[in-house]
Amino acid sequence: MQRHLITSAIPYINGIKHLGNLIGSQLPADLYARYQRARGNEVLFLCATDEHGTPAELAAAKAGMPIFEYCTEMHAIQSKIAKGFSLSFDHFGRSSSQQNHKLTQHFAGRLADEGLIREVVEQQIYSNADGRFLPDRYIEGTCPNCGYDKARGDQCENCTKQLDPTDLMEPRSAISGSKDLEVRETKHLYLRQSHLKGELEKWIDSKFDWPILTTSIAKKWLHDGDGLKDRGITRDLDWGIPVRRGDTDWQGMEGKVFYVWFDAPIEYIACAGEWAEAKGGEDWERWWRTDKGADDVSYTQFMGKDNVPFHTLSFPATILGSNEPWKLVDHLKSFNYLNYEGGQFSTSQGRGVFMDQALDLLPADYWRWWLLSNCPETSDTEFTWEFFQQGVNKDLADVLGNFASRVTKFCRTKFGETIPNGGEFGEQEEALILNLDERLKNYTDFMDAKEVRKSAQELRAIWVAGNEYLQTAAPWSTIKENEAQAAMQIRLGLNLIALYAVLSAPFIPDAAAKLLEAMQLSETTWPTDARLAITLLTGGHRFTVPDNLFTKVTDEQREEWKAKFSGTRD
RNA sequence: GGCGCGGUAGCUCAGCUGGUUAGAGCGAUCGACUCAUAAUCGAUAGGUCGGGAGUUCAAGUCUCCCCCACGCCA
Repeated sequence: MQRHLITSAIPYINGIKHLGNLIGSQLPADLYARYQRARGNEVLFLCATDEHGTPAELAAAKAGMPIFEYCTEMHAIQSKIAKGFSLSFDHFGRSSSQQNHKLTQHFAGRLADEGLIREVVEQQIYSNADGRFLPDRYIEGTCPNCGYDKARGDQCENCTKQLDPTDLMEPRSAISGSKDLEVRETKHLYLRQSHLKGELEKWIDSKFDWPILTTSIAKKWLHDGDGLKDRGITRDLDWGIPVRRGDTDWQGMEGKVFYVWFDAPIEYIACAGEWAEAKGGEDWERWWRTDKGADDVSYTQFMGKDNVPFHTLSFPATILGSNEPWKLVDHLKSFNYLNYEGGQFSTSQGRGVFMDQALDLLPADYWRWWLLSNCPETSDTEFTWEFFQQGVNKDLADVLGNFASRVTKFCRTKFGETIPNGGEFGEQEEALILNLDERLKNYTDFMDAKEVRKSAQELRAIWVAGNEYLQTAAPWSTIKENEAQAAMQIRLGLNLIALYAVLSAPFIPDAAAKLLEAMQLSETTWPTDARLAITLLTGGHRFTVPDNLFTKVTDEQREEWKAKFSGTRD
């Protein structure tokens, strides 16, 4: 039995994510986790909320809530929505957990012991009115280049010029609007990633089976300019993991916290600890420590392309630098962006469809199928309501749903709700078996390779094969002259429904469960032999006719939704 | 401006280490069937594989230049 550790990029806490975020990591990760479980492998599938940093603080302030309370509430909301999409996390953790505090401080201590931390004194803008240091992007002022009066300290959105906060004319705090700002000296810790460049490069070069997107982004950062830059891993904030060197205080770093991008990936590990605590009695180190049983674990990370640098360089630098036997990622699957009706999805601008809204419109399986079968695997792809309607109606309602419907209803009418006996396989059935055997192999190969779109294509082809068979076998004709043959044909059709339920479960788990229930099957195994799979249910087995599996998206709905989501979310 | 990823049938995309008449799904057209959610199945559709040059017996598939879209960074 194989062991698979699977993590999805952890979503930021300050709000509900949109469909682009969903397909960029959580959904494909769930597909893979469900598939590996179905194959009988041992799986630990982890995700969490990324809770630290200034945006969370500001969102909490806007909501008028204490930060921890705010995060707790948002975590509960995201958790509920994840369940709504049938995301099968073994644990949905929080980067603010005690486990992550401890581990993050541990890693920082180890890195310091290895001589990979240096202290840097730098100049930062301090706002007296806000009583805090301000990150560059939270300083606003007039752009010295174009005169735009809402330029940010890192960049002017109007003329796109890159700025330094001190370049701004009449700078003010973006939080309070106060102009009572001053430049102060402050000390920070830098991770000397540059020392690990060779080791990182060697490691990345050994990953010939990663997507081009992944390695090209990693290499770009490795060789950009003077090469991999050292990175500040601390911030002057209240909300975060206090800077400590393992179990001890860090001289001169009092009141500072680790940078969110330092502690967030460590949460992948900490989350396993949270899982063990929640489960009770589980040993999480056998998933993460190669000296404690994780040697045979295959670790796959899923993420959008914007996260690739942190997962190929920053986080591995933390792990390699610690000089401890932590598991490094084996497979890193990255995704491009999903666009929305000709533009981008945008959390900050509220553009597109958000996860909670999507579930208000249709059950999760519709979204899962369309998003996965059209996922931005090799390039950006586009969500439009027309594409969506066309895709789910054709694939789910017409090809799969209608198949289940025509087979079960025909049988009920002619033979009753019991699988009929009689008849033997002939040429058509043998041809179908050959076809299915080949497609089964393709499907599992694609799933193993995490080829999402191709897997979906192959699965759909398997659904089509059923309709194709039925059309040529035509039990509605054969029954007029040879009832036994018709019985055999429809028995085969009913078996196909059961087969489809098992194969489709990773993509559309809820519909698959309904099909299994209708076929009155409680236990399933992954099919590897088509002949066995389509002779599983024998004469005399009871079944029920399921309600229509998928109702179609009507033109009226499409137009209504298109109009409803044309603006922005408040 | 630098870098990255792409530019293949109306649309969305497959085409690995170069090799028979360039493929799939959707849409469209025509036909078949009537069990089924007016669903299904079959056939057809002729796209100078962004443009140009080169390497080769042979190039969407390699090299160079250019154009276009998108993204990242400065």
